[in-house]
Formats: sequence, C-alpha cells, structure tokens
Amino acid sequence: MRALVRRAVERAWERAVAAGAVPALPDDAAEIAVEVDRPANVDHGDLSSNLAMKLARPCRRAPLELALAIAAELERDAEAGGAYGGRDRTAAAEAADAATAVLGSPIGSVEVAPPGFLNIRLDPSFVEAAGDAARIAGPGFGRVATSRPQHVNVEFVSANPTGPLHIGNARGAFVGDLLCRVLEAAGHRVTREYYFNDFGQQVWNLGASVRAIRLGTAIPEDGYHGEYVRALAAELPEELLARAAASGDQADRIVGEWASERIRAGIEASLAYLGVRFDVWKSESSLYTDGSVEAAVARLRAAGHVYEQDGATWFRSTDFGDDKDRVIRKSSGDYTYFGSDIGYVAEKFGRGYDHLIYIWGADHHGTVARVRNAAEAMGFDRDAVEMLLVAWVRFVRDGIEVSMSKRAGEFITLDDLLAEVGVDAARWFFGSRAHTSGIDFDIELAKKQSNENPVYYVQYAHARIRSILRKAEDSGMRAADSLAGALGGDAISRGLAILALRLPEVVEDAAAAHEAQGVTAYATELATAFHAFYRDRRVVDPDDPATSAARLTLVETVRLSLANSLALLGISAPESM
RNA sequence: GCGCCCGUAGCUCAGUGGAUAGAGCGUCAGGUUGCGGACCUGAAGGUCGUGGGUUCGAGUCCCGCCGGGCGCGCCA
Repeated sequence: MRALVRRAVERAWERAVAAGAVPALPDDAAEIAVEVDRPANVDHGDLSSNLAMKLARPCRRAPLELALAIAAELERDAEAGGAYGGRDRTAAAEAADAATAVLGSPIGSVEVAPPGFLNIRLDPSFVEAAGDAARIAGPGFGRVATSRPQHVNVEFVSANPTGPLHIGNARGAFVGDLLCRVLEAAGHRVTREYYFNDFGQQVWNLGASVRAIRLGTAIPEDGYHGEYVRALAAELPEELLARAAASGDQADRIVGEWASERIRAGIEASLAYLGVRFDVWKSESSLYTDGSVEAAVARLRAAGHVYEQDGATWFRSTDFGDDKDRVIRKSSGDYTYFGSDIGYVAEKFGRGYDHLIYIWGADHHGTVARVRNAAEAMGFDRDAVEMLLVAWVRFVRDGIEVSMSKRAGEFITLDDLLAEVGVDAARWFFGSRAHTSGIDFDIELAKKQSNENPVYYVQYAHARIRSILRKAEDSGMRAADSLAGALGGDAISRGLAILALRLPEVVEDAAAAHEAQGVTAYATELATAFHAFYRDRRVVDPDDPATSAARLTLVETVRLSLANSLALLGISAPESM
C-alpha cells in the first residue's frame, strides 16, 4: 500500500512540474526521494508525505503552496483511478504501477496541513482489493520483492565447539536467525553460516581434559570442567582411547577432535530445536587445507599491502586508517586468527555472495575495521562487508547476576533456557529488542511472567480468531469471497483492514534496518486492534448474515497477517490455547 | 589516553529528521446475558543523562561534558 501511495505522490509531483505548478529542481540540487509515512495521529490520514517541505528550499517556494499544487494532482489521480503511463521508470515504479493497474488508485482523498504535510486517506475500494490480494497470496502475503535482490551470507553464533551453547551465545543465535528471516522475506537469498575452530590449543586442552577424566588423572590447568566433559569421557570409545594412547604425543589431539565433533553435533541439535538450521558449517582448518589463507595473503602481497618484519608477516593496515599494522603470520610460522579472517573473507567472496554479514559479540568490535580493511586491500567492496555487534545480555535470576565460565563448567545452557522459558517466548524476547542495546534477561521473571508475555497476547488473538471462524462454520456461515463493499461505511473495520495490510511495509523496514523488532511491535499492535474490534463489532450474527460474511472475511485477513508475522519470527500461531 | 556501543515512565525496553514521545510489566479505578476474561476501558507516572549547534522541525544528526559497558596482543 505504502509503495503505491509513494508512487502516486511521485507521479503527482512529476505532473505538477510538467504543468508548471511546481518548479523543477535546480540541476545542482540533491535528489529528493519521495517519502510516505504513517502519521502518529489518525486525524492526519492513513499516510502522509513531507515532500513539499523537502522541496521548499531547493524550489524557493513556500511548502504550503507546493503541497497544494501536488495535492491537486493527487486528487486528479484519485478520479482517474490510477491509470499511469509515464516514462523513465525504475523497477520499483514499474511494480507499483502494475499493482495500481490491478488494484485501482490508492488515493481516496488528500488534505494539506501546515506547514506542508500531504495527508492522504486511502480509497476504501482500494483497501478492499488489497485485502483480497493478500488472502490470495496466503502464506506469501508479507513477502516483498526488493528491487535489488542480493545473495547474502550471514555468519552467526560461531561459538567454538569446546562446550555446549550457553545463554551467552543465545542472543547471537536469535538475532542472526531473525535477521535471515527478515532478509528472506524482503526478497534476498540468504545463506546461514556457522564458523568454528576445530584445531589448535583449545582442542588439545579439551582432549586432555576428556582423557584425564577417563583415565582418572588430574584435569590440566587449562582444561575444561563441567558435566558435559564427564559425559564425553564416559562415552569415549575404548578403541579410540587405545589409538590415542598408541599415537604418543598426538593423543590429546585425537581425543580432542573426536570430542569437538561430538560437541559440534550437539550444538547443531540445540540450534535445530530453536528453529535455526545452518546451510554451511565452515571449519577454520579448511581455510588452510584448501589454500584460502595462502591465496588471500598472496593477493594482499601482490597489491603491495604486505611486508616482512622480525620474522613475521604483516598487513599494512595503517594504509587504511588503522592505528597499527597487524600480524598475519607469526615468526613461529603459525598464522594468527587475523590470518584466518583474511582467508575467510576472501573465500566467502569467492563463493559469489553480494554481501557478507558477520554477527559478533560486542567485544569483537576491535577487529571490525581491520577485516574490512583487508577486504578493501584485496580489492573487494568494503561496504559489502558488514559486522553487526550484538551487545551483552546480563543474565539474572531473581535480580542477581548469573556469572558464567565455560572452562569452569559454570553456565546455563541454551537448552536449559529453552526448556525453562520456551522457544516462542525466547524468540519474542530477543526479537523485540535492538541488538545494539545491552539488556537484562531475568530467567525467573521470564518464567513467572510467561502468562503475561506479549507473545501470548499475540498468539491469543490468533487463537481467538480461529475460534470465531470455527464458531461461524458450526452455525453454517462462511466468509465472503471478497472484501468488496465491506469497509466503506465503518471506520473501525476500515482501520483494522489497513493495519492488517501493512505487513509488507513492516517487512521492508525491518530488512532495511536489519532489525526484527518492527515485526514484534507490529504484531502486538495488530493484536491490540483486533481485540478492540472484537469488543465493538459482533462478527458472527445469525440475524445479519451479510454483515457477518463481510466481517469474517476481514477477520480472516487479520488472522493471515498475524500468522505470517509470527511465522516470520519463527513463532507458532496456535489454533487454540 | 584512543576507539566503538549505550543512557527515554517505578522496572524491562520500543521509537527509518516530522505533527500531542510509546508498549509490556507493576500501581490505582472500572467493564462481560454478544461470538474465548490469556480480553477490554480509563488514570497516575517523562527537564528523552547534560550543555551547545545544524534544521521550517531534533529523543533521532554534529560537537563538548557526565555516567555505564566493551576493546585497544606475534591470544583465540
């Protein structure tokens, strides 16, 4: 809806310029994009545009005057029923024009308000047609076709498999998955990727710890403790233990690799339970065995950004604004973690992605610039490399912070969290908060308040609608095939329908912002509007089958929007509660 | 010291430069003979950390300051 109104305003502006009522933009003026937003106040219409105010300065005219000229053209648009035929159109404009040709002009009426707002009310028959189109689209309603679809790689969680996922890892998992879902709904192709370290000191320590427990010796100082290590020790096959012992100094590595893979599989299962399925599990060691790191360093060297000093290999990061150069390969011959990062970013681009998103903990912000620098130095577009830094969650139980240490084995696992508060509530919790702000998560509170959790409020609305539809069916009533004529006379029905049809706009905004919380906020608002509607309007009335049929159709439209919003968040939409 | 993030109602948090700053929880007062009361209506509660600046318009953008978190390795 919003896209079509935006297009209508754009067209009205063009025509006003053609007619001489609005001065053309001077050549040296910055381009002005037409914006259409939902006003906070319902008295200001369904949608409004600030175009006239933005034009005022470059056009050297009073905003009110410009607004009146554009409004006059918009009024004409409403009468013409949206028959367009302009030239010089973008893909988005083409799509909007095509949709308008089917649905009719979105413009019902236009008012100009000081200092120059264009306040637009939607045409009821347009809203009705849009509602019909939404129900035809069904599960696809709410998906939008972006004009620039991309293949996006989203790498997240990426916790090293030295222990089960804990609640500290949880936020990244939710944030990453929600971002992927939003991007997919906005028309992008998404690859979910998990990067993990499967070699090196950590794995040796893990192996040493498992062996120590199995053999009844002391766990080494840097070793891992905790119940899961004991479980692994108990499960370690005798044959593997013997082979490790026979290998001499490779014993810890052999056992460690086995344990690490077991843990990784466990992590995969936890994430699957949460509803996250990764497309790619990428091991750090593979970047060395397949030559990615060497190739990337060669590429950097060829571009003149690498030098040797003190026996180490350095990246001249200072060429790109860093405060110091960074070591890629240590004098010992081993690569640094940064070396892996360089190989990895190049390897990702080599797989053909248009855009890379890394979801990292806030403590990794120091490495953001240098990885982007390296990408730029290798000739990639640094703007295509994006890091989302997820702020910390303070986990709290009854007001007291829960401290965690993976090595000491003191932590609450993700599985525990989900068992306590449930997947739906947890998804909602993380989906309704910006990833950049630090938050408190009180586990006891989350459990205690589960009945008042907003997610249940939204789910309840959905279940309630299902119940109404069942009730109608039992009394032999059915929804009308079309909303046609159902909204014109009733402001409450009309407002509810318009709100229910906003989902595509919400998806668009969420994808642009890389945040899901617009979706949770929207679902809450729609549920609230439905509950109010339910109070004021009887849906199933045996004495008035015509009105009932129309309202059932409206209610089904609302249900669809709620169900699709919840599906987008990975949350269930129950038939009853 | 330098860099990044954060500071909005009692609490937990929303708020792509727009019109009267919102939600949930909590508190207080009410509502159902008509379809699910896990619901609805109303009230109280805010110098948007602070001082400047840009703008027709700033919670939002810029600068300074205060407060909190994190990072500044040939660690991973």
